[in-house]
Amino acid sequence: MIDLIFPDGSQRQFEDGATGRDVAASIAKSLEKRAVLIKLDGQLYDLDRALPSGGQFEILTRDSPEALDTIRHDASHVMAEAVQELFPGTQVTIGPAIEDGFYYDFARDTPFSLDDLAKIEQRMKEIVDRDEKIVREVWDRDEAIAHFKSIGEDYKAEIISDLPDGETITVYRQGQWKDLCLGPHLPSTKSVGKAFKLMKLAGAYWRGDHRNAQLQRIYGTAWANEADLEAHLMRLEEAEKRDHRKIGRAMDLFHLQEEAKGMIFWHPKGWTLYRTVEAYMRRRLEIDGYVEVKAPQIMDRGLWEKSGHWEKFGANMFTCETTEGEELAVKPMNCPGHVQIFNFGQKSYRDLPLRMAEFGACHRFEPSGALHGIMRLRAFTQDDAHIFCREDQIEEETTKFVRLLNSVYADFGLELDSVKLALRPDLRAGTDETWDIAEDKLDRAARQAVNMEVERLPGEGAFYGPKLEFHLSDAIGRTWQCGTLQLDFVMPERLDAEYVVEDGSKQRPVMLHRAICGSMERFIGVVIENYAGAFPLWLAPTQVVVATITSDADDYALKVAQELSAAGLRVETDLRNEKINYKIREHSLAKTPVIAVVGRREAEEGKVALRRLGSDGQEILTVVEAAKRLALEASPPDVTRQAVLRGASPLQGEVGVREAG
RNA sequence: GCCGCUUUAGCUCAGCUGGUAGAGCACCUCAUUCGUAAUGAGGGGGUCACAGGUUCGAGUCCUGUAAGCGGCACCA
Repeated sequence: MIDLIFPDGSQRQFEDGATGRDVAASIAKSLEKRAVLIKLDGQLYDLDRALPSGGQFEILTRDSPEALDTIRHDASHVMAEAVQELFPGTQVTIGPAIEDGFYYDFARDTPFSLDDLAKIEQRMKEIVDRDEKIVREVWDRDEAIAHFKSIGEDYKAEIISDLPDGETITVYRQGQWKDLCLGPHLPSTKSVGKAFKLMKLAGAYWRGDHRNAQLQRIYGTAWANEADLEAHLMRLEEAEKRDHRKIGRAMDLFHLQEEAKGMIFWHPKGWTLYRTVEAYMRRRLEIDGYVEVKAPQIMDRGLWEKSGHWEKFGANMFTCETTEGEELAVKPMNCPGHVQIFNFGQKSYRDLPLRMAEFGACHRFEPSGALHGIMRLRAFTQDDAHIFCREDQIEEETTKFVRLLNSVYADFGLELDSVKLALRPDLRAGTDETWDIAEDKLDRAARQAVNMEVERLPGEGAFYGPKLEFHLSDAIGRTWQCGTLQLDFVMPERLDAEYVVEDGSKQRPVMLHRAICGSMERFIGVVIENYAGAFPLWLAPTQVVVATITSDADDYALKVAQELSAAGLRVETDLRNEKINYKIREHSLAKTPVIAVVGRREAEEGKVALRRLGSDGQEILTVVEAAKRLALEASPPDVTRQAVLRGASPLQGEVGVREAG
C-alpha cells in the first residue's frame, strides 16, 4: 500500500501499482478528465504511470503553471513527429522546453524554409486533433541502441550510448512515433492544445560544440491557452518597438556603418546621453573612493605577453606593426595598464584598498556573428576599475561594490535580476591551488554581499580568475549581463605588483576587476530600451523645446530658451512657421520631456506654458519659476540625494541658477 | 566564424510569372501667423548593397562578396 498526502493535508491509502489517474478518478470523474500530470514529493510524473511511492501528492491540470513546461516539451515532440511525417529521412536529436516555448534540433541535409514552418505547424495541429495517447515504455539499453540505429537515428543512438550504465532507458510513444525521453509527458497529444506558434529557424551545433555538425533548430512558443499566446506575441511586438537600434535611428542618437563594423558613430544627441551617463558614473565612483586614471590605448607586445593576454586572449586582439619593427596591441582590457600605474613608485599597505577607475576604451576582435547593435561591439568603453587590496579586504570591497551597483541600477529604473558565479575555464592562467582559493573567496564574498541565490557557471570564468556576473532586468522583464566583479590573484603575480607591509616586507595585492555598466555602450542600449526612448528629464538629450505659436513670439522664445539654458537645461527652440499642433505632435513623437509653448500672451506676461510628455495638460509659470523648477527636476538622482543629505537645494554648487532679469 | 533569412529614395515599405522604378513620411520652394498630437499647393531625390553571369532585355533568374537580422558558438 502507498500513503498519499493531499494538498489539504488529508491522507489516503492506495493499492501498490495505482496510477495518478486512479487517484484522480477516486476523487472525481471530472478531475480525472482534467488531470494531465501528478506531482509527488515535488517531482512531476506521468498521469498513467504507476506511483513509485507514497508522499506529498498533487494532481495537476492543464491550467496549472507547473504543467506549462510539460505542454512545451510535448509541443516539441509533436513538432518532431510532424517534421518526420512531412520530411522523411530527417533525424531527431533533442527538443527541450525553454523559456516561453520549446525547440527541437533536427539533422537534415536540405534546410527548412519559412514556408515549411507553416506546413509543420499545420501538421502539428492535425496531430493534436488525432488525440494520440502518449505512452511511456522502459527499454533495454542495447535494444534501444539497436532500434534507433536500425531506423537511421544515429544521434539518438549516440545519446543512449552516452547515458550512464544502469540508467533507465525510457521511450515515449505517441501514435506511430517514438522518441527517447526522460519524460514526463501529458497523457495525449490533445492535451498539448493549439496555443503554439513556430517562430524561427536557426542553426545550432550538436551538443553545443562548434566542432560538431550543425543541426537545424526550429523554435516555437507554446502556452496553456490562446489568450496567453496572444499576450506573449504582444510582448514581443512591444519589445521590438523598444529596440535600441530602432530608437537610436529614430531619435538620431548614433549609427553604425560597414566601414567600421562593431563600432559606433555617436551623433550629438546620443553623445549627450552618453556624457550624461558617464558624468553620473564619475560622480558615483568619486564618492565611493575611486581615483580615475587613463592608460595608453596601444602597448607593446611584450607587456601583453607578460600579462598572459597575448597567449590566452591573442585571437581577440587587434595588433599592428610599426615601420620600425615594433609589434603593438590595442588594449582589449584595462588591467595591465592599471597595474603599471600601481607599480609606478612604491605602494604601502596604507594605500590599500586602492580603487583605480578608468572609462577604458577597449577593442576586441569579436566574431562577426556576435555583433549586435550597440550591445555587442568591437570597440566599447568599460566603466572599469581595479581594486588593489589585501585578501582580507575582499569581502568588504565586494559588499561595497554590490551596494553601489544596486544603487546605480535603481537610478536608471533597472533592477538586479540575478547573480552568477563563473568558475575556472579550460584556458586559464594560474595554478589549480590559486583557483581553489580564488573561487572559494569569491563565493564567500558573494554570499555575504548578495541578497539572493548565486547560480554557479562552471567553465565560464575569465582566464585570470573567477567572475561574478550581475544580470539586470529592464522594464519589460528582459535580462542583460552588465555588471561584473572578478577576483584575480594571477595578474598581480605576472606583472609584479607589490606593496610594503608593516614590517617592511613586500606583499602581492589581490586585484578585483569590476564594472557596473559593463560597457557604457551596452548599458546605454539597455537604458534606451528600458525607457523606450522616453527618458527621465535628467537623461533626455533635449530636455525642453521652446515652441512658438506665432512669429510675434520669436524674440521672447529666444529669451526664454536663454534663461532655461542658463539654468543648466538642454534647450532647443522651434520657431518654424508651423501650427502649434504640428509642433506639439512632432516633439511629442521625438519624446521631448517638456515643451514650453510661448505665444503673444506669454510674451506679454513673461510666462511659459509647460506641457509634459504623456500629458495634455499645461502649467503656466513665470520664466524664473519654470527655470527653477525644471532645473530642480533635471538634477540627476545622485545629485538630488547628496543635496538632501546636505540639507541644501540640489541646485547649489551643481548647476548654476541665475535669477532671470 | 557556422546555419538560415534580408538588402529598392534620408526613414518605413510596394514592385505578379524578366520589358527599363512607385507610395507614405521626411526634405526643398511658395502661400498660410493659425493657442496644445499632422495647413495647403508645388518640387527635387534611386548606377534597386557590390561584382560577375544567363538573356534581345535583369530590381526581378544564377554564382560570388559584403553588411544587417534571427539563432548557434564566443562574450562586457
